[in-house]
Amino acid sequence: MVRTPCCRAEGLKKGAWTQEEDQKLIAYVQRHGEGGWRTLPDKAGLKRCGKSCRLRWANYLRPDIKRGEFSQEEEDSIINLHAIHGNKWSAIARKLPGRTDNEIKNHWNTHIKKRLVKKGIDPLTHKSILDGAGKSSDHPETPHTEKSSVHHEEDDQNSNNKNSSGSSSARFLNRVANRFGHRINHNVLSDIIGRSGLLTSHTTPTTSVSECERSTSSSSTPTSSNLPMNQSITVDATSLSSSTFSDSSDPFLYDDIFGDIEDMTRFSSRCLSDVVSHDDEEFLMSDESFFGEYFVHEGTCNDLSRE
DNA sequence: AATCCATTCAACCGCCTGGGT
DNA sequence: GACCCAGGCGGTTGAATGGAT
Repeated sequence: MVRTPCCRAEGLKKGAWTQEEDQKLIAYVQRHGEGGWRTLPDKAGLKRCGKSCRLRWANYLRPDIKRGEFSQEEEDSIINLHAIHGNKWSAIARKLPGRTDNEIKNHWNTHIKKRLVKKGIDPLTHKSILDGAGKSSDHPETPHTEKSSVHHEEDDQNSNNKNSSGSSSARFLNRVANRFGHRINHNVLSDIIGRSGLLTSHTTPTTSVSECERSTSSSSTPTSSNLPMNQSITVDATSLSSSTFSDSSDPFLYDDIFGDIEDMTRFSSRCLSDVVSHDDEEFLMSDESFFGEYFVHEGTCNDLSRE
């Protein structure tokens, strides 16, 4: 297929936007709303590519954009979210109101990444660089492992980001449990979390899969018989202070998480890569239903574990 | 003051995806 | 299913800026 150019190349201005151009764009969008970017430049009297207009609006002119320094909380969130999403800047941006994907991406590349490296954490894997060489072979092509950096950082005087990636990973896995717990073969989930380094010895409050089921599921009403308390998965819950399972105010809660099949795919390939065959992964990627089915069948765990 | 170098970030580019036909 | 289009996305670029020499 021949790709049509996004805009006519001739006569279009490039480079920095002038105030006048900004005014025109703002005025137009305020009057007509967002959208129709391809025709917008002509209508708004701008000699710019529609794409350029959209970007200018989305990254700079939108009224809800928060400018200025990133707060510590925002940085922590970015690190956490990066551990989950990887370089999916738009996904990360959706969780940070007022921040654009471009801004977050730039901030990551110019600040956070360097800071992590300084701390001895691989910004790609969120693992300690020191022992990363040996362990990274576990998942060579899965950069965003669930392995927490927490444990490697504990002696770090700069432990501001303690729990960051690990906690988000825990949160993420807890969400899995939350959503699928009643269908999940518990042993498999325990195994995954264990492998991911998320089983912790923290004495901080912990939350179990069965707990989460009790607290969040209303319609499916799984019972503790599905996941006996004595088998409950202990997940680092220090990160869950603001978002326990029952906390429906958690902006990260599963409404969006598992609306995003991509996350599931990433999750499956990352966490299950060592217990799931390639075919299984393909299977996992096709849709949500299989995901449950994959776990549900009792005894599946033994079949899948190839160790 | 002049030059060099590193850093930052707005903007661009090319590709991908989803929806409509 | 094939095609087309609009919008979205992530990676990259390059101008602007600031610090070091």
